Amino acid sequence: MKNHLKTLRAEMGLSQQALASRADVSRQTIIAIEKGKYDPSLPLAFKLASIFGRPIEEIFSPEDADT
Amino acid sequence: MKNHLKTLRAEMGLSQQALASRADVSRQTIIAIEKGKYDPSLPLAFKLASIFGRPIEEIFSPEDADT
DNA sequence: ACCCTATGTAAAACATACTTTACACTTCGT
DNA sequence: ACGAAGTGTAAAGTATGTTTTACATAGGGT
Repeated sequence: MKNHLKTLRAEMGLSQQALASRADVSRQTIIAIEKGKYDPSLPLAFKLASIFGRPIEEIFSPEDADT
Repeated sequence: MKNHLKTLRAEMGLSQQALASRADVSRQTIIAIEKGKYDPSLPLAFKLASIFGRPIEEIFSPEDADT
């Protein structure tokens, strides 16, 4: 699963901590997702989508996985 | 998190087992999601979206949660 | 009555997502 | 030179998602 988190975050001028706070998760979670360590849960994906004002599909893409 | 899984599945005339097979998960997983026991992972949400030919946002909605 | 399909429930085990803490490194401002 | 802000890594612990197995019930077909 790929994502544009880092780019979008940069575009909005948010620090990892700032984004984490807005999304109600820890900074570690943001780092892990940006680094591709794991995928966010669906609820978190929705939150991030709403923060960036874009559909989930524009932020994340299956890519790697089988679908 | 609400979802229209059961409805969409019915519309396509798929059994829980058939949908599970297509999505590469167990029938239990489909049941649990339909019954709202828990939310799917993001990768699974993408698979289901692709099976039903609709964006994730049309199948799932945050509703309950805080976002 | 019997079998088969579909749906539901439950519990144990395992995998993934998330938190908290603590530490390292870089860059920028003073 | 110092401190602060931003980013990165790591490990232990908790929470959530998923699998497997096993069993219960209802409806349809023969």
